Amino acid sequence: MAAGYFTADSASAKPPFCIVIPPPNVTGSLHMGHALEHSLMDALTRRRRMMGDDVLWLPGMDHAGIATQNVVERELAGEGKSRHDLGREAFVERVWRWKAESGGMILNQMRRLGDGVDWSRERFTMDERLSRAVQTIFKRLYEDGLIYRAERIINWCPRCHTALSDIEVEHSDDEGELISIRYGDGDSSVVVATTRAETMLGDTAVAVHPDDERYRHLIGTEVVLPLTGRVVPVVADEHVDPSFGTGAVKVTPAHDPNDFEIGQRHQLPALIIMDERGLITAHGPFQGLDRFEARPAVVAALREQGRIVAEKRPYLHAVGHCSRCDTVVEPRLSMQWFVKVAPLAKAAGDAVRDGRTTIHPAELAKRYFDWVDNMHDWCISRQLWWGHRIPVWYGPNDKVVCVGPDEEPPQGEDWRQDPDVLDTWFSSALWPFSTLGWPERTADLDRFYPNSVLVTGYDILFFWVVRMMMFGLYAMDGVQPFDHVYLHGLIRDASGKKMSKSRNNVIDPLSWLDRYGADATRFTLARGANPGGDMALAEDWAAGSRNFCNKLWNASRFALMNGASTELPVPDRAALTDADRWILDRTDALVSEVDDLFGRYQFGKACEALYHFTWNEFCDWYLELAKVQIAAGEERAGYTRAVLGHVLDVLLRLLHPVIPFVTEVLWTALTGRESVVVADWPKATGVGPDVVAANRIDGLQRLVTELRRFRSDQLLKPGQRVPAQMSGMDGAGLAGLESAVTALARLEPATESFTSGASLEVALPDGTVTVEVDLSGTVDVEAERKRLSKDLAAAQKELAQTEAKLGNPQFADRAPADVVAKIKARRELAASEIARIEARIRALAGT
RNA sequence: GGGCGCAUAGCUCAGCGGAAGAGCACUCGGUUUACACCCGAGCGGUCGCAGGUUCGAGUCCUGCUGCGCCCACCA
Repeated sequence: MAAGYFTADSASAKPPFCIVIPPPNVTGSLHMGHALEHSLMDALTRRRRMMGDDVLWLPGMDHAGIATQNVVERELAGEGKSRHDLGREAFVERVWRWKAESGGMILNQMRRLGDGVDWSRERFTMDERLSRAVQTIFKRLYEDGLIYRAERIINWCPRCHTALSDIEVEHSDDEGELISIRYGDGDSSVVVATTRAETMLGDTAVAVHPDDERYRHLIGTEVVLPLTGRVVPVVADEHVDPSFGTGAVKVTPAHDPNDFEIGQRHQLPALIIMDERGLITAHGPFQGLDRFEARPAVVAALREQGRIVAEKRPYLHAVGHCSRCDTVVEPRLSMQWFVKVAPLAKAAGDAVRDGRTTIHPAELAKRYFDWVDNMHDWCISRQLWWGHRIPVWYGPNDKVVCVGPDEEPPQGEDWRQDPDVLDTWFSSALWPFSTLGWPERTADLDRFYPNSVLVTGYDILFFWVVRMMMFGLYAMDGVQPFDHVYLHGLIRDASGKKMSKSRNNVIDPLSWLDRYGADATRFTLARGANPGGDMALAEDWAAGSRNFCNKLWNASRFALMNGASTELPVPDRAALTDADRWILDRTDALVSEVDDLFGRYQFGKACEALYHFTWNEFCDWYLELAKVQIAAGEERAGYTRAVLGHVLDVLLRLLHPVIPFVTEVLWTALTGRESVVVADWPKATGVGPDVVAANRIDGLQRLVTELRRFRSDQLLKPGQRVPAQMSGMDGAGLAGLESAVTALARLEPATESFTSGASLEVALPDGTVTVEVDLSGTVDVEAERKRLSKDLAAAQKELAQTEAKLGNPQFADRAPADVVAKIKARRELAASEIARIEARIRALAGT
């Protein structure tokens, strides 16, 4: 394959088509999800290229903040060092070195998969130009008041030592203990319930609902906390649910988001009792204990004082975990940077609502709306070293200066840059335009924004898609980042379980590439893809696809061996046989169907149609019929070669997006042209099907199948030729097809010494064909009788059903005419079938 | 706790108002010169349960049961 087919041309006059790759982590290697996603993107881009578009499929990678930092820190730990031993600058240097040496394995794996991406435009989120995009949009958002710094309760990972956004927290139902503690004494005491007893060290109030009669008398009073002896007020707050627990809540503003808000409303102090590692800092006996050691210690101390009123164990409740390291997340009061999402999310919702961006499948748009309508502000600062450093400098009085890329950072000893970096998703959100050169107005940006389609899994609809929508619309003055969003499903194992290392059910796509090849792997994945639907993958599927590619290979080889060619003109239809006309019409219908299905992202159905046509129509019937035609003289053979060449040419082009390698080899061999990559996508001729030919081939198929069934029932050897005489072919509309039937049913023309051993009648829609065969007394009467009685029962059932339906006066009144006609035809066929079978049974009885 | 989805052949799924389908698996038979990674013939389903709408319901409505998934600051 010559180079350059996959390089986009920003000066091209062709219509642009652009997909940016969802950037895999630089730490990642190819898993089945990638293989699926890439197969689909490649299919889309290859088809559009064949349709005449100037296609850009842009590859790249994500710097993957926490993930990458973790990998390198682990490496350092192996050397007995921490990142602090190196210092920030040296550590970042080390990460870059790691990337150069071990990062980006996935890029080579993409090459093995055969991705037709434009390598000349490969990007990395930490590229200098993409970093400029990050700084530019940060500055713009800040100046528009959409980025702010505030002290808030955020999700904190005590192991990674960084803030996390909501989506980096995964909830699971964990076992805990709900304990009820008595605060205060006597009439003024109150019982609160908690799962995190240690936080009571930071309590600064008790809250009750204002309308709760039980506690009305306590509102405004004070209560003495056990252990610390601190005195805190009892406040009334609407947020408290009187029906939960005791109806009274301990309030820890520094360590619980709800409590923080209650604290704000009542001007309560926020007492921080834990450090960034999760160790207790409050003075006293618990100081220095880890939060999970402090919890039982606090409970024990309370019990000793007789403060524990009740314990409920186990108590299942949702607990947040760090999505990177699974450590239990700690709500923590700290100063962080936030994006004010409400206005951005509103625009993101509107773009989908008014159809500028279409989500496939449409049902998932509902989830998208749910999400954008309920988004919290986005915490974007991370206490890491690997990532885009926040472009903010603090002056002598901590006066904030925001510096965009156009300005030099302020010099002087009194200025220091914010030490934090941005959430990885911040730069990912810019991907659809930062990769094209934004903020500069490059030719690529003009041409390929908005991107045509985004292909990604529905699991990151919220993580990534929403954010790209928000930032794309914001940065590009209201123009959406993509016209279409195609969401594929998740890959599961054969029993429908999620693939995961811990379950040990992961199928490595690389092993499939080795054993079945890229074509089979890709066809398997494309074949299983329906919009939004998950896919259960099993080894058998890959083997089936491999078999299919092999079938295609053999069929093509056979056609070529027999002189199939695209050089020969396909003759006028008048010169063609019914089989030729039929296969040409079927090919035409296939073109329409497959084109339509691809256009609607119905990859699975498109592959199914291609598979069925190739195997069950082209190979099973047309190739067999073509053998007869090629043996029928030079003229017929020439015409047949032309038809074979044409059908195969179209078929290979249709298959190319999902089976790129094999089709390339076969198509160039067939046509002698340079590459199927730049061949034209087939167009349907629009000529309606030849109904007569279609009916004849359908009749032929029924007749041949019936004869084969007869042979099978009679236990005839498949290779054994049986002398036979046919009559009624014209009446059944099968004029001129005797030789085809003879060949396909392995009959042979009767000789002069022909003696009929058995008579077989086959009812077809237009008449009945009778076949007299000479079995020289080998007919298995019992087998035939058995078969006849089975057929008779089926026909009688059919007759009864159709008559019942037709006998219903309401049916005749209300059903459409074509339905009635169809049912009548079925009734006639069933009736004639019954007559035929009964006659045959009588004949058998006579022998 | 809120939302969404799925229950059709042994398995994975398609069909979404007018004769129950495909692939794989299974059974039987095969040296048929493109292909045993193959060929031919078969077996296999009261379409989760209960109601309802309709001349007609896997297909539309309601309820139930069983599974998924997403979201979630009831301590």
